[in-house]
Amino acid sequence: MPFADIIVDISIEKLNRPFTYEVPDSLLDIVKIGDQVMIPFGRGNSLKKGFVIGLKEESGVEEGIILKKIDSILPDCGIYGELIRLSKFMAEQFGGTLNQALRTCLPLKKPGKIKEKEYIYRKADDDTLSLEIAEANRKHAVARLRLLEALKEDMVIPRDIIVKKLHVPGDTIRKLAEKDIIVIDKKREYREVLPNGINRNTEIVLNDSQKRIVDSVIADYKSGANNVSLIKGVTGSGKTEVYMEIMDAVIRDGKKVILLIPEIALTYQTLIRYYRRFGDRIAVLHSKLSDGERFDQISRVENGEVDIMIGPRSALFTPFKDIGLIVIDEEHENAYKSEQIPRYHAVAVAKERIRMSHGMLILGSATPSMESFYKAKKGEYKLYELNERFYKNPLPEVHIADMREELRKGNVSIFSDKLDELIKDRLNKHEQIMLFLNRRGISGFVSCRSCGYVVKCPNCDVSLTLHSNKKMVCHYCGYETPEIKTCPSCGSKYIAGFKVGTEKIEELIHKNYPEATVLRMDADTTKGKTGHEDIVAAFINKEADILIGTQMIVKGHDFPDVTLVGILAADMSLFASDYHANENTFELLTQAAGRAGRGNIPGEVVIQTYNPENFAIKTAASHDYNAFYNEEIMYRSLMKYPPAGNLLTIMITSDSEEKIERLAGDLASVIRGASDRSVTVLGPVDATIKKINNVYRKVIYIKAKEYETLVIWKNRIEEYRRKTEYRDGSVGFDFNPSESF
DNA sequence: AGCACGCCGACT
DNA sequence: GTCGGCGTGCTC
Repeated sequence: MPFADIIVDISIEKLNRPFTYEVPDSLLDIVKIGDQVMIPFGRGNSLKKGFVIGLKEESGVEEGIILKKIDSILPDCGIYGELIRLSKFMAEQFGGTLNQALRTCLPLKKPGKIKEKEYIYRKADDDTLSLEIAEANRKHAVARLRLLEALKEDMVIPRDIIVKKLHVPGDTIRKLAEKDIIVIDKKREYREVLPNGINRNTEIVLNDSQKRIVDSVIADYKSGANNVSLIKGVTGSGKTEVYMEIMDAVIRDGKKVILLIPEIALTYQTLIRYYRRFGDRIAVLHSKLSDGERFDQISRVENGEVDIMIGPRSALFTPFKDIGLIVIDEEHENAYKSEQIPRYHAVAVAKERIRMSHGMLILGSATPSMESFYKAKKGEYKLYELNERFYKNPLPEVHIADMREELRKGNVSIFSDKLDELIKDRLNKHEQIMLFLNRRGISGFVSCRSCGYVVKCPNCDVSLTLHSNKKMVCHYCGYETPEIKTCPSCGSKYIAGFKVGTEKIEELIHKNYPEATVLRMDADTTKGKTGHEDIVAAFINKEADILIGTQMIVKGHDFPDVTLVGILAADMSLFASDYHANENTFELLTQAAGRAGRGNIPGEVVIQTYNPENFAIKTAASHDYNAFYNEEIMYRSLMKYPPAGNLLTIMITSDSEEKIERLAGDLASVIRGASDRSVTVLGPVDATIKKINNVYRKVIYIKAKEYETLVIWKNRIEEYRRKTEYRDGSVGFDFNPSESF
């Protein structure tokens, strides 16, 4: 391969494209993709660092451009080479350009300011110091005396302590340095983002089922298995302790660990647990870090000061050289799917990273995703279960409140009689209450308040979405029908889009239970760096009786004194118009229910629904994951939805309505014309949001049994686009989307 | 980001 | 005339 594509200094936006270089004879068959090389660059031909991102037989550049030669290969660029290979994998598997993938994997490290702190080191020996002290005494040099006395105690003192606390002028410090009594030295200081002053506690006692998992996974690790394990453990069963024990073994083997946690659960509480066990050998990434803090966390990794990186999905790209283990906690969370190009799923990327570094992957969840459980059942993953809560406290008792019945009884409020009764009871007993408003999928599905009927697409078995043009549309197949005014099932006129906000609920609580104190957690009240944590802390401190909130209150927080959880609109997520609706609902209800009664007092849960017979709701109420899975997998298999099949969404965007009709229509017929029986092509149809910022959006779906078939199709479409007028039409891909478009 | 080219003002 | 200001644009 005599030619190489090389990317120069990635952090510069305009240079974020490959340049072709000639490989000199001396380096032929030596340069590899991912190698770091020196190349002559620019008019001055100054030597610059670059990364080889591809090798090719033909140069492929236009006539007249004279190619330069690679100067040399830099030794062991190790980790960044690995991340470049990972970028290639991501662009290939999830769509988008290599540059977009590189930008994801090698987050442009803005050369952040290196923060330094000055320290005063004592240089003189004890005798000299005593002489100096005596002299300072004689001269009544009080500031100098304070400093010297302090140095008798400590060999090293930070300069700011000396200046601020001991009130020693800079002058005095300088003079002592000149006399060789002290040395002033600068030391790199990392911005503090981890808990501080936490007691270390490495003693963990595992129960038998935990021990069994730990032993088995460690045995796999020792045998170099390079496999995936799925730990299905009910809330409170002690998955974290299992992770920690395995992580510890991997670290003691000299390897590194990445722990992924959904951003929303990445709280101080969580970090403290890991800090107790592993001390400052951990680093953290999350979206609320400043650029400087982020820079320091990555620097610590590069300097080998870290064994464990904890963070959201982007922590997958931590520049560790020798990853032994990746743990993905709450593996079912949608947050693990990126909504930006490349639209990667963390689990797929983690698998590739452990394949490259011969590590292993652990997925953990109380409610595993259909995808993971399916693979575990097929034997692709090793399955472990923790079915008992660690402290053997019972699962909460769940009541289903049929809101159709409430309406019939004349209760038009949003609280069922059962919930009302239990709220009063808990307020009397001074126990805490959480009210969870399920707002997921609030895209205007149409439901009947009288009988619970929901308008669905006759072809696709997803609910129709009410568009502003008064039509109900299926955006899987494009079926549409005028908005209805009466329920086709029971004739009631109480049929409409369902909408309630958290503020509204807070208002109703104040009205119905004037004595109750309320905290509300939603996008409005959690603005700012600590907004979220502040509310959590306040509720834990029992500053309020009731916490109202959306998704964020049921994910990853322990509120030990909550004995009642009310789920106000369990149906909301049920009719989001995509095939994950049941899965998301089951998972949310199970999570929410798991918040009740984790302390010594058993909890109760009220699920309010218009669809009490829905299996996702029923199985969540009976804590029966397997029953849910068995029913849901039948539906997925029937409809060839993931995990039984794979789905590729092709999104076409254009600024002209006339043009998008033509582009999308043509593309769909080209795909249909070239397709065979291995794929099903649906569409084109308008996206859920037909127009964003005056850009029109249409989607085409391709279903296939194998993921790789869809990758081939993605490449074909890319190819077609390059060769034709589609160059100016914009086409994007999403594999097994977590949301509908 | 560098570095060169380029097209205007004040200087030996 | 030309030295140098930094505005613009390109880098295989």
